[in-house]
Amino acid sequence: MLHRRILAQLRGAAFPAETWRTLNDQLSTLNFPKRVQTLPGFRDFYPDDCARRNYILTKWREVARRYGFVEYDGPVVESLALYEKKSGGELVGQMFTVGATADPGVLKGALRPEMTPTLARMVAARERDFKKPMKWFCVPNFFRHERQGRGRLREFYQLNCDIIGETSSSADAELVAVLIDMLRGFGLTPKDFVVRLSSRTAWQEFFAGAGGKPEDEYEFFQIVDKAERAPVEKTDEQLRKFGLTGQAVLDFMHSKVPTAELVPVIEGLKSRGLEGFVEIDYAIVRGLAYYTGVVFEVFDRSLNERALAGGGRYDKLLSLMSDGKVDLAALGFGMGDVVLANLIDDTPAAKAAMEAWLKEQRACDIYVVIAKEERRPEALALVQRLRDSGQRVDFPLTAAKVGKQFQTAEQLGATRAVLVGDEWPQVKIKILATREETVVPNEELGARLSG
RNA sequence: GUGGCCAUAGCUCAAUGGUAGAGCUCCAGAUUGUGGUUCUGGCUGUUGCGGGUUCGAGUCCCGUUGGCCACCCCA
Repeated sequence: MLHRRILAQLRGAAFPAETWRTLNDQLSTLNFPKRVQTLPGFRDFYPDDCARRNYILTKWREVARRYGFVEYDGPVVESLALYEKKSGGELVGQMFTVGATADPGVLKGALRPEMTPTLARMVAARERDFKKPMKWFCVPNFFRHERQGRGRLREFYQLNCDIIGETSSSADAELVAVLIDMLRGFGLTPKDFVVRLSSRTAWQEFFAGAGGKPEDEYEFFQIVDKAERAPVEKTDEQLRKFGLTGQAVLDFMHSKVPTAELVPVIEGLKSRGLEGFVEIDYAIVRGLAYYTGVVFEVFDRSLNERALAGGGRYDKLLSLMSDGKVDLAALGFGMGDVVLANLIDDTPAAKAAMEAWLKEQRACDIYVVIAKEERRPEALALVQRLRDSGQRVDFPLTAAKVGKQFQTAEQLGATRAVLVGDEWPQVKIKILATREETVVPNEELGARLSG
């Protein structure tokens, strides 16, 4: 800033070019604060942004607790090996690695790109301490070195809800129910989003029924995952070696008949009155290898956004990741803050609900106006008393005109002002919305304002 | 990773190749104890960065960084 100002002032002066260059060089060697922006895909949270973020995180926690989920968390930096164990290959290239500058040759850490490995480790270590089923959630920030775009950043928050140690499909229904209520909590309706329910088991049976071998399953799933967008001929080509046609896959994909595995899940949602939020859609396969049963993704109805959330059952993963130490059935989902925030912004009712919540978060309830500067000590004592009683209170740090002080009170969102001045030991309480004033002894203030 | 569009004051945006502007915000006033309106005044720019063409570049050309959109990917 200073650099800019100096240059701007000097700009008009008629220096010879030589002098100008010297000056510029000297200025640039001084350590003026340069304008440094956030790295691509990272965000600053100014108070308004932070309030919006907290709205989402607070709601997530609120609804999760309503469903009996308990919050856990782990370290932001984990051993790189922990993540290599699960996925390996390309995903490792999309991680932010971390190492001490004093020991630059050894890069062993990574900023967490997901929660499942941490969760698996924690569960494996102390599984016996927790009654099953475990219903755990967390709201971590994740880091992924991908190209950013709408709905995707390099640091984001993601709600993770998992149920561990329950094989019954009632757990699947419970998980989908909390997912639905999570979005309902933001004022979103069946008009705004849909949970597309599918089943890995169904595709496994489809594949096996056509004579496919279990070891080819993953490749088959990858083809199915792309089949909806790819031309039928290409899918035909890819499926030929399995003796399947693209059309057969598409036919099954678009059949809306729930399999035996999905029927009880739908029933569980019906009993809760939530069936209007789900659709059977076998186009959902999920790219990951580890899903084993029910899988689902959530989309906005307008299809403007990428998926809001996704998850499913992964009964074998914990065993895999703990080298067989724990063998617990599990299921879970993740929901990111970026896409959700976009959808809230684009949905008037949801946006209004957020605005109402934000208004409650105002910085100040009561503004103490110091009308006579000589009364500042008394005003400070009063401010302290009100703050001790739990009120959000602010006041002018330096002398200011009364009109100015009321304007500030207004801008801070205060609902009431307390004027300290000539009337002392009485003070005036003013309801800012109605401009109604009452004079009360200052000792009675606490009682008068607590309502 | 590929292709297209874009980058000017804190914000939103102007400026036929010829002296960089407006609105909003912010700050200060309108005779000294009452707020949203109004009026007046003030601050604010290495036109993202680096090179090139030109007498002269915010404007044209090349590079680079960043952003948006569509593919790719998406734990």
